[in-house]
Amino acid sequence: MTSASAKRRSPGRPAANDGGDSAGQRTRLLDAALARFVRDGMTATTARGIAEEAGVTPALLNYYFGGRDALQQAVVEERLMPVLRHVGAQLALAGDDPATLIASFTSAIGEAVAEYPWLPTLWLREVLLDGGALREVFLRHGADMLPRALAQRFVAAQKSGRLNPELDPRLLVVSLVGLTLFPAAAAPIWRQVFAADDIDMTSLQEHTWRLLHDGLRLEDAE
Amino acid sequence: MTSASAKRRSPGRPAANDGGDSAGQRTRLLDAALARFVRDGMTATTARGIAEEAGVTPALLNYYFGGRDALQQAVVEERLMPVLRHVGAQLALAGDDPATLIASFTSAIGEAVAEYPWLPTLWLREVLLDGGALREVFLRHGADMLPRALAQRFVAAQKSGRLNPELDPRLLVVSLVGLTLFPAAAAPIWRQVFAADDIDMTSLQEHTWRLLHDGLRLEDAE
DNA sequence: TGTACATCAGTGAACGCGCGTTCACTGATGTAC
DNA sequence: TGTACATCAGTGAACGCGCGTTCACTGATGTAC
Repeated sequence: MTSASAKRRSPGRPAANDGGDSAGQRTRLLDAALARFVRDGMTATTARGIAEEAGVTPALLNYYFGGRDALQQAVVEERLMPVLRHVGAQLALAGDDPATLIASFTSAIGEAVAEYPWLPTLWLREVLLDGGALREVFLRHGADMLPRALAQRFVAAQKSGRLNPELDPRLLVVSLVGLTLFPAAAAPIWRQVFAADDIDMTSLQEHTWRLLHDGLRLEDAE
Repeated sequence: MTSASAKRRSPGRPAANDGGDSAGQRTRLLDAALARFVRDGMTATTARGIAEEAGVTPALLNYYFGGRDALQQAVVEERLMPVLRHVGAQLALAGDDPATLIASFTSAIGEAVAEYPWLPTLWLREVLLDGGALREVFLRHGADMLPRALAQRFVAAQKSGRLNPELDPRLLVVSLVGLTLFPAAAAPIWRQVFAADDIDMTSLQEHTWRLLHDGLRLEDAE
């Protein structure tokens, strides 16, 4: 009976002093939904599962949000979008120098992942992968702020000779995402495959920076 | 009535000359399941949806495979694993030279993706992402053949001075996947974001090779 | 070459189950007098 | 300071629906004589 989820609520309106969950059931439901979305994918997550995760009746989900779809929308608006806007704002602050810009991007992603560990998985599954539930949302409210803004500044950097002109600036954005968000999302499996408990996110960032900066340094470079 | 899926089968055993689908309903079900798995994810795909995709009664799925789970297993065994084994074999054939090895890897992935466009999406969603349905299968039957084999040869290449010794060989495998499979899986969205119909998979491969080989070539390189 | 029959390749209707949602209700809380 | 009552924060049982699976069946095919 010590567990918070094990206590069965008595019928009727709960007493005001109900164990300090004054943060509200709405917040609890949002967090529970996010957790399940990350674990099982948005399409595969059931309303009853979210309610169970939150330790709450499925009816409460409809009481606060009106339905499963509306809850999903609220998670996007109140959990995902703020993080995107924050990363976009950090990027906008970075200078025009490509070295600073790329460092800003990787560290902004790194900080976001450290604070919101659910970000890379949700991002890959629901935005980037075919059939993702958030693709439309991103195309409307994130594409200008992040990938297109980055690519444009790479173009400028190439014009002023500060960035390898042989690289496609658009594909460079894709490469950067593949070297930052993707490894973060896949961390559990590569840690397991390589028994790599010694590698933390900082050494991952350093590795990535060295690879980007120096390349592979193959012996027989032409 | 020209569409193959629109014709309604008459009851009883079908005539032998039934429109050239002698390839068999089993194969048709495997293909339909794979298509839905890629589109919606394995967990979110219903048996009835697979049957609909195949233009067949849901009961047939149980007739041939015994159940939805067994069909899923058959898709993995008869569709996914052969591709993995093929890529693994190509990699085993490549020499020890890291330039050749990495070129073999990227071209093996490129060819596999060209022949089996469903590969990157299925791979990312079901193997690499947290909660993927195929993670266990891969850890048992693919991890030695592919990522661990690659990492070991990078270690050897670094010992003989043919590869940048500052790169973590295990993370280099992760980086390579992030630069090949990930961009392939995300192709639909970055094509749309950048209106990049001009970029085909060949130019993607060239971009990636240049990035790996030369790095970013920033002006203020130390 | 006929014919009887076992087998084979499915179908269609029905099953129990978990899903998302609704609705009448409960009992604590806030407010008016 | 009491008291009556509206409101608020939920609950529990029930709804129709789509799910995966089962099972009796159908009619073409293959085989034995």
